[in-house]
Amino acid sequence: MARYNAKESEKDWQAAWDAKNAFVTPNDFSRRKSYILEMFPYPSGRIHMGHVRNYTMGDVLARFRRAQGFNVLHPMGWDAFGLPAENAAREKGVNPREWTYANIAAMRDQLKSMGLAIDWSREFATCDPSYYRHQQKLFLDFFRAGLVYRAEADVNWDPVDGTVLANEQVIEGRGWRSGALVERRKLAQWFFKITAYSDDLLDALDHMERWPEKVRLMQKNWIGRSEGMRFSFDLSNGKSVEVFSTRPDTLFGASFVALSPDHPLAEALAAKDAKLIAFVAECRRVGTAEEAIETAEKLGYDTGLTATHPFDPNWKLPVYVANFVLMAYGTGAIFGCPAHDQRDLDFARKYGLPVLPVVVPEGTDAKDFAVGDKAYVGPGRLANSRFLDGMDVAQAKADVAKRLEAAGKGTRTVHYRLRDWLVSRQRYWGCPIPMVHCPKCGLVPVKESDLPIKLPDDVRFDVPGNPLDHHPTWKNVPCPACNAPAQRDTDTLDTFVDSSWYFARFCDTKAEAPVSREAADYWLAVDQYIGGIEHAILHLLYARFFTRGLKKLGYTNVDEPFAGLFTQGMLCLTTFKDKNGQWLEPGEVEMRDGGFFKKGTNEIVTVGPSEKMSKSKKNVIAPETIIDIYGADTIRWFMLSDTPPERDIEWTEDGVEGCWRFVQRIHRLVTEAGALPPPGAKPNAKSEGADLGLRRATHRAIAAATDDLEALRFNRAVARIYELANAISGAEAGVAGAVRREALETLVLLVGPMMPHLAETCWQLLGHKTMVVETAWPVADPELTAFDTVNYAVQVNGKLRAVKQFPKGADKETVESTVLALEEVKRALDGKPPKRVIVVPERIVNIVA
RNA sequence: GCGGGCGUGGCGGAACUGGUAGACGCGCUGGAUUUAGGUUCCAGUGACGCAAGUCGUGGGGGUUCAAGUCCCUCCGCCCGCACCA
Repeated sequence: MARYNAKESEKDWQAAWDAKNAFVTPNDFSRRKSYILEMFPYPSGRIHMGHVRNYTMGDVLARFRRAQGFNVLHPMGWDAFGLPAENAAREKGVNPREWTYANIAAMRDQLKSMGLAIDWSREFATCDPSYYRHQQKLFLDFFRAGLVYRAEADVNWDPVDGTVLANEQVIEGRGWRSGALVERRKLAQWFFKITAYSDDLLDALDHMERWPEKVRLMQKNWIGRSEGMRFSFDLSNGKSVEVFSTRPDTLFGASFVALSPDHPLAEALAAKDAKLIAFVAECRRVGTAEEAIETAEKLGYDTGLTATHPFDPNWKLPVYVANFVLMAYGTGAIFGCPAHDQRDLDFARKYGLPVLPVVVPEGTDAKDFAVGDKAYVGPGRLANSRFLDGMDVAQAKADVAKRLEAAGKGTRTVHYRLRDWLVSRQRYWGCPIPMVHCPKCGLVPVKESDLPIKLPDDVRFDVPGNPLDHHPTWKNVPCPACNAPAQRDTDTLDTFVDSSWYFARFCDTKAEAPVSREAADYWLAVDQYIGGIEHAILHLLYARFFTRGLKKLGYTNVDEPFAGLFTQGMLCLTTFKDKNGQWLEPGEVEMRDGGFFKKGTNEIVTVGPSEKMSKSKKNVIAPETIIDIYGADTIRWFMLSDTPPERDIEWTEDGVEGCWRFVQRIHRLVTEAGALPPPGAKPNAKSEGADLGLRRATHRAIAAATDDLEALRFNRAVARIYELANAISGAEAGVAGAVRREALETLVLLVGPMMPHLAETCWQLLGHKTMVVETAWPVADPELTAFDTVNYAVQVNGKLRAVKQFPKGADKETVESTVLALEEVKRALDGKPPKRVIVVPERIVNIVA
């Protein structure tokens, strides 16, 4: 029999599915639904292995749910705005639009070659005016609802990408894309009011059981809620300064007040103090070299001012400007309590300030408690604190709060680390912001009837800066309110806005409104979302915010966009370097005589560690070359096998070969099955012997593989399928044809979501006229998955001595006496009587000697 | 520094609420088929030992009839955040 020709077969089945519109999802709102979504790709031009892994996992789930009878939504689109298109325009002179759509066309073909069960009729790109038109409408809706505002603020400026960035997009002080050190600038920009939902975004995390704990924690830390107090110190110059503290209980341990170098008061003082100007400049210089922060010494400048203790008019504290106080957090000013805060302690030791413990551990006398070079941050009782003495930390906090509030000096507040989402980008290839700046009327929203505000085509990239701003005419428009000459906002929206609601648009891509309420009510939330961990905060937090905004505006009825989230691991591959330390592609390296050489030469190659596939390290394998050689099913199977889906997976040639052999093996099992009864033949309900054995193996495989797929344990489902294949090849020749047919059909159907083309071919070879994609998922017969005999492990003193089979439900006495009579047990007991015999039903017997 | 995760054969990894450690795959060894290579098939494959058996889930200690799994402690690796008051 001929081998399975994956290449031909796969193309044929893809055409056959298309011809039947097999994956076009009807908006039939009466059926039970399942919305499976993978993070949509940026159209860079080629798919990479990460895409293959991501989309394979989603596809398996989509096909599995479909077979189970769900109405499945499994769409695909393109996150198509962004800088690479603009950079390509600058570098190669191409038009960003043409470049993007050409990339989309190429990638669509590549995705289709994977045989994905996607409803392509719902495809869209975020750069389609028919998409961003709705986004502009939503922007205006959000604006009217108070969720969008414009403000001047210190912003993160990426000098390489030439635009501002949101806080989430600054990683270790550098732009997330460019890697350039971010500068601070004061600019008027647009913000989404994500902080309006700080508490809600935080609290909901506790109920999102189907999200990875890790992602929830990262978001929790990012939102960074802390409860404390704001209160004021009166200063010797007649002014006052407000501080924020989570530890007002330690107020009697205070030994200084410190201001951020960026604090307005510090700036005011600096105006009259040359040394302070120099100090502030020094702080800012260190501040930009982010690596230095970790080791940065605590530095302070004594302003000469004093602050009066809120509870003692005679107690004066020195006021410093200190480099470790951040303007961006709290009020930009603190009181320092060295005994109970490490930073304050470091600072106090350096400048010789008092260190007075005011919280001592339970059971310790305050006289015996001293703080060395480690601040005490644990629980305890208040001491050296006048009216607070003897209270625990919580009581003291409450008491201080009550007194400060009563005195009108402070208030309890909750502070968040999360700040509003800055969405203005000084770039061309993004969604234009539908706002007009009128000299008379100020900020005026564009009329909805004028949407979409389209990007102009005739833009120049040969001059630096924002092409929309440079455009000779585009920005000049009459004011929508007064008709006087005015100017459009020339910024575009952060591309993360585009991806913050695309899942809602997929519910009905033809809807006149941005989101069809009826379709959204049916399809949302996404049942299973799959993508990379790199979006743990950025995209996933923005989408959660946006969904709340959509709900507020009445577009949807859900708070959370993604009921289940799965973050897949990355792909890794060995790295190679030549003698000059330059990275080499795997194709440039050959192995011979047990060593690695540059192909065709005797130059020895250095083998590096396996690392995440990346272009810069040249350790990438192009999916299309693998699909070309082995077919899509092989690469799909590889992505699912062995490694749990959340972990990083090592790409190996041997692994792929093994998968390819299994493809052939399944095909062979079917073609060489011999004479089988026709489709529909049922095995004898009272099978026994070898027939029963194979039937049990079949039904156990169904039960186990189904459970594993439900839990996204693809690697285990794969193992179950191998076991079934082994059981089929190992079955005796005499096994009844109907039993063999049942086993083979089951194998094909279980394989179906994972290797869909192979499954269709085999299904046809088994005599079916229908397709696997229209066949229901097999159901395990509980009678056949249960065991009628049980193997007891027999231990003596916890050591395995024998395994003995008993009928299911054998009574303890029988088990015990039979086991004690076993030769192995007698030998191990060596004539001594057992002290105790533990029988765990259906599992184990342990004899204690 | 803080928070989280992980540590099991040569490798990727199984092991449900403590109950036969190593399923399944890769690799490797031997044999059969083949002109040969590949494919395919059969057998084997944690370590030591001829065997009986002993030892084995990062190290040490503990709980238990029984520990990869629970507790304490130490070590190592990975990820996230990072002067957050």
